[in-house]
Parts: sequence; structure tokens; C-alpha cells
Amino acid sequence: MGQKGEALRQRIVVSADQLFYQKGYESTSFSDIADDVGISRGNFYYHFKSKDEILNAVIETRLTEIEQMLNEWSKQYTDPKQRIVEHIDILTNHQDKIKNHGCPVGSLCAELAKQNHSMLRDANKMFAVQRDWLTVQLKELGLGKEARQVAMHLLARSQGIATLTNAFEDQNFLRQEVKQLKQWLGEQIQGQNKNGN
Amino acid sequence: MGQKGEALRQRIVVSADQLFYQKGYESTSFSDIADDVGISRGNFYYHFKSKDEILNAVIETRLTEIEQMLNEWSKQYTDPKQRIVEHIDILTNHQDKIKNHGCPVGSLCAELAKQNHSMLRDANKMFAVQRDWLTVQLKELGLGKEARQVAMHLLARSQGIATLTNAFEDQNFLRQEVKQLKQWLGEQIQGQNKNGN
DNA sequence: GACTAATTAGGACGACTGTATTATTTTGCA
DNA sequence: TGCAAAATAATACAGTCGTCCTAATTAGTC
Repeated sequence: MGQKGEALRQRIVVSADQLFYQKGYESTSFSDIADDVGISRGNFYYHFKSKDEILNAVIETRLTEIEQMLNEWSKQYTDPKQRIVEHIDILTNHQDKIKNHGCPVGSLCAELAKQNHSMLRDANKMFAVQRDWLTVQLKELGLGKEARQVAMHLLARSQGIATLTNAFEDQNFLRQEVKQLKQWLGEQIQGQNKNGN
Repeated sequence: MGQKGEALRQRIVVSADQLFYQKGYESTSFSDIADDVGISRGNFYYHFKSKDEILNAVIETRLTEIEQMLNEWSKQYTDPKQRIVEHIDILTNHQDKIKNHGCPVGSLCAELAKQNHSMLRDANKMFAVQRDWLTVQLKELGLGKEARQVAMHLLARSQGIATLTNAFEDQNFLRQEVKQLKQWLGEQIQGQNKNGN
């Protein structure tokens, strides 16, 4: 695989990533991706020998991007609370896309679950890395064993917000809930300090 | 439309309802439904002249069922808090299905949103009736203008729980979060009483 | 029992799907 | 320049999709 092939492969993954998010995995055909990339349909089989292989590449790419994002926040902010707030603000920063297409992670997992697709176990790693990162931040804030549970709770809250924002096509609801969620986070940390630890 | 036709029509809707939930709308073909009902594929066009028409019938059926369920609770329980608890317990009572297929309402809305399907605005009524019913219960508990917002919050929490239970195929998480959600509901009502109203 | 309407089965239609093969063009190196 | 490898295009394949049409069967009514 030379440079040119690798570059095109990357372009295919980028297009597939966007289309899977916008239209869903199954509704996105080879032709859709080919048209988006600007190559012939037949050229695909040189780079990916099945649709699942593209899905796998997309999941790996997203996973890497999520990890990079989280690492960057870990570097950029010293306050764990600020890091978590940054995570919550994903919703605000992508409210337009969420309104139209939901959460890229949640909607993909939902689709794969419905199709009994074995790659669900790869897709939900995109949640797992966020859960683990949030757990670390919460422990730095003084939480103990319950940190992981609180992290899952945070993810669930975000997912619920994304789902209803998408269903009602209502960004106002998203902003309203994000405000509440940040408030809840503050109380959670305050309560923890009260308990002394 | 005679009796027999109406009966078969109903059987088609029931099968379509289940299959749309288990496999998703687009992944469910006419053949899938026909096989499930035990009729020929061609027979469909006598009862439904398009796939969207079946979807419409399914949504209407689900909507009616949801309304009946809520009305029954309004009759059966005098305490609005108990009614809301009953609503939360939907999650517990369907944890197996939710683990495998997510929330029937949330996952359908997500799919329709991804396909820019115009019937999303019909599908999200399944959320809206729940929101309105919860709003009534919360107002009976003494909440004011914020009741509607709290109702939406409750729905979002449920959706988040369903999404992650499905993605991680983990019912324990569901039970854990349901417990917390009920606790939160108690605090919410208590806090309301403190403020006097 | 005859006639009309309701209902069902069966198959044809063109379009599209993921997959696969083959031929052609482009690239990089000796 | 020449040649092997990489990359791309073009197209064929069998299957499935939603839709539609028609013929056959069943049911209800006089």
C-alpha cells in the first residue's frame, strides 16, 4: 500500500464516517460513499473488501479521535471539574448536528444492537473510554468506588439529552438540560466534600 | 372492509410493530412481516398500499397503547407520585427487551430522524403524550410552570438509561439507575414542599 | 344457488444492494 | 525507457427491495 492508496483510504473513512452519522450505517450504500469521495464504486474492493471492514475502520477512527480529545483536555485543564464540564459541553458545541442526527456514538450502537451486529462490542468501546476517563476525573475530585457509577450516570444523562433533542428537533431543550447537568455536577462534588474524603 | 380484512390488518400491524422494534423499520422488509403473519407478500397491497402506511398504523397503535396505559394508571393510582413511579418502572418491567432492542419510542425516532423521514413528527408524539401526562402528575404534586421541564427531564433520564443499557447489554446498569431516578423523584417532590406551594 | 364484493396468492417489474472479477490506467523504481 | 506493482474504472452477478398487477379464491347477500 503506497502513499496514494493510504490517502484515498483515509478519504473513504472520512466520508463513510460522516455518512454513517448522517444517514445511518445500513442506509449508507457503497454508491453513497463512492459518490461522496468521488471515485468509482468498484475501486472500493481494493481498499475495503466488505462493508463491515469500512465500519470497523470508522469505529477505530472515531475511537482514536475520542481518546485524543480526552487526552487533550487532560493536558489543557488541570481542574478535573473543568475537564468534566468540557465533556458536557460536547452537547452544546454540537447541538446542531445532535438536533439533526443524534449522538454519533449512541445512534450507531442503537443501530448495531438492532441488527444483532457483532461489532456492537467494538462500537460501545466509544462509550467505555469516555466512562473510564470520566471515572478518573471524578476520582481526582475525591470520589471513591462510586466514581465509575457516577461516570455512567453522566453518560446516560448526555445520551438522554441527545435522544430527545433529536426526536423533538429542539435545541432549547438541550441547552436547558446542559445547564441543569452542570449544576448537578457542582452539587455532586460539593456533596462529596461534605462527606469528607 | 369486512371483519376478516380488519382482523388480518390488525395482525399485520402487530407483527410489524414487533419487527420494527426488534430489527428497525428499514431493516424490516415486506417479506419479513408476511412471513411472520403467515400470508403472501402480495396480499399486503390490499391492506396497506405502502410501507409508510404500515409505519403510520404502527405509530398510531403504539400511541393508543401508551395513552391507554397512562389513563389506566391515572385511574388505578390516586397518588401522582405513585403514578410517576409506575412510569419509571416501565424500564424495570421491560429490561430484557430494552437490553436487546433499546426503547421502542426512542429507537424509532432516532431511525426516522436519520432518514429525514417526515413521520418523525408523528413518532415523537409518543414522547409528547408521556411528557404531557407526567406534567399533569407533577403539577398535582405541587410543581408550577417548571413541571413540564421536569417531565422532559424524566423522559431524558429514561432514554439515557435505555440507550446505555442497550449499548452495553447490561441490565444491572438499568436497575442501578432506576433506583437513583426514584430517589431523585422523591427529593424533587420534597424540595417542592419545602418551598411551600 | 347465483352474483357481487372482499380477500388472498402468486409472480413480474425495475431499481438497488453488497460482492466479485476483469481490464485499464497510473505510479515508482531499476 | 521499460516494467512490475499499485491503483482505479467498468461492469457483471445473484439477491432483495418496495411496488404493482392479475388471476384465483372466499365470503356475504339476494
